[in-house]
Amino acid sequence: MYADLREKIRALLEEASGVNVSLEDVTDSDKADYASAMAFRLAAKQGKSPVQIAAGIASKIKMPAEGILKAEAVNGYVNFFLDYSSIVSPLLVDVRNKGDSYGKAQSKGIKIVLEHTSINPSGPLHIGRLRNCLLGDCLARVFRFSGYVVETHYFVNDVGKQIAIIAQGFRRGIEPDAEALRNYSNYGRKEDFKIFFEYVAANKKFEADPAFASEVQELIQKAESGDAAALSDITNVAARCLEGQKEIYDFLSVRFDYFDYESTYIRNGAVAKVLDFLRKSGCAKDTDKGFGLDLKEYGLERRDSVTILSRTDGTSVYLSRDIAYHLDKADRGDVLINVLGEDHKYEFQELKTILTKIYGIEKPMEAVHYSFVNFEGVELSTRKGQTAPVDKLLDEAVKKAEEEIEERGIASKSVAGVIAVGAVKYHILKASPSKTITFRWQEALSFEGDAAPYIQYAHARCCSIVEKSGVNPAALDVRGIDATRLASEEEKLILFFLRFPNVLERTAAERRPNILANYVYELACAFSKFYKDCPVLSADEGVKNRRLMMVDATRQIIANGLLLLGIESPKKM
RNA sequence: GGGCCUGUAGCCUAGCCUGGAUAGGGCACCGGACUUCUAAUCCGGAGGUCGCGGGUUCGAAUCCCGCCGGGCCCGCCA
Repeated sequence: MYADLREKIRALLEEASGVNVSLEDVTDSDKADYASAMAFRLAAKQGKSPVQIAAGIASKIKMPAEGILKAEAVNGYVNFFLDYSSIVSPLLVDVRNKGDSYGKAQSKGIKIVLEHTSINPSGPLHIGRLRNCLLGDCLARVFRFSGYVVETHYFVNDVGKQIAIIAQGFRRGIEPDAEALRNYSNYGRKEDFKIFFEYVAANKKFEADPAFASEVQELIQKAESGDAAALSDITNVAARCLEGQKEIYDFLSVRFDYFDYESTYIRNGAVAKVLDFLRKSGCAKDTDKGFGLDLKEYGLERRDSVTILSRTDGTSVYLSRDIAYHLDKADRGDVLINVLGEDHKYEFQELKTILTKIYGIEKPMEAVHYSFVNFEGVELSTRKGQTAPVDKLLDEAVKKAEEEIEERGIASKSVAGVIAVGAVKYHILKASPSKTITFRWQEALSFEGDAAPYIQYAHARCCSIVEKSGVNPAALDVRGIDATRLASEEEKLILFFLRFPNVLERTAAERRPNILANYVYELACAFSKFYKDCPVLSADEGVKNRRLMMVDATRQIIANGLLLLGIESPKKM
């Protein structure tokens, strides 16, 4: 079989060398299809040169083996060359049969509770937090494909101080901020923007007017002590804002299985229970800063205070509600994963410590952290009514996509959204999560080179070739394909097909969508070169059939890969 | 003061976990390829002290230590 070729090579190396060989010793190579540098490691131990050792190993490998044509020693490496003629047919048939499921792993019987996005309901989704949303959505897709059961959760902070400030602003009839209103007049109909305009105004008042500030504090106190009207004034602000935000999630095709509300944990007494438990357990105590706990013994030390759970007026802070929330989530699955900005690393450590050390929860809890998104040259300030709404980014992207489509006259304008969303998503996801992104409009809206439209374009070309052939690849008899003498561009494509499952494994294991993004781009590059050098429709029947199936496999794998990134693949563009 | 992340051509970036064969790409720049499956493409050129210094190693972008630059955190915000 063609599957597990690396494992086969590993076994061959082990047999020939008589020492243990790990899968990591078998790597991709630009000098061969696969290669091993194991001889270098043995050299010191055996007191011989790597060149000698590699030659010795290569000579003992019985060739050809199933799927492998030859092994040869070069400069201390053992290089392997695949027997493409034996691999091509079964591989292409497998990709064809599995279709949308090519690369999908078997069920692992593990349920992941994945929380992501969870932005404050105080304004439109910001481009910086879009990174959270896209990472979370992609990971959910990849985890599901990797055999996990995944439940996505979104925690709505509908009782926080910021929301209370907005609510009190409405109560007092404060006018929305004029500058914010002017900046985003196009979006004035959206509830999340309306809330943002009010937030800017109310926040200024909050900072400048102590009387207003104490009204906000009172409102929170009332809400938490069971005043239903006060609580619903606050949660209504959040609910309205969320409605506006949901339009963007829909446009991005980001779905959440559950929206969970902080107010739920106030109303059902779960937060009070948390505070009560931590008080009785003796871990937490009252200080002049508020009621909190000292996590020094776990290596978590605040600068000059303890970790606060509730304010001196008795109202809860976010952490207490988050503890209640995570206790709830822990009952729902086997592994808890949160996508969080790097600015939340410390708080997550505190949360995790409380849950695992004090509550004794044994389920794995982890955070996928990502770095900030900077904006070139732009001063963003809530005070000045400025933000960086994803709405605007997507509108610009759609506009540009429509212009490109019109110029080409091939696709209908209805695919502009797919191209625009793809470009934006890919631009964010291709960066390694730990790296800071500097956002530049020009780059985010680039449709050339290392960008989603390039990949989508390769996919559209695949579709076009298949369509023009008049052949249904699904009905093509593989006995009619010529599996001999593949062009080097074809061999490269085959290698990419083989690697896809392994790429998904790594993406899931490392929680890094950029690994997958990179692969799909490289596959599209390999296809573009194939497209240039390997005619399909004008080739002899046997070669034509083979290439047709390769084109169809490329189409399928690009589509699968892009979909896992949350990006659709248009048939024409 | 303490902790975490990061530094690869003018700009952006892969590779770093698990050390190996001339450090892959993209943008921009210069030159070339559309009567031939979509030129959102392809080919060629130019562009690099892999932040700096030490160490480990037969071999370091990759591992270790130190330094320098950038970001983030240590809040009765979330």
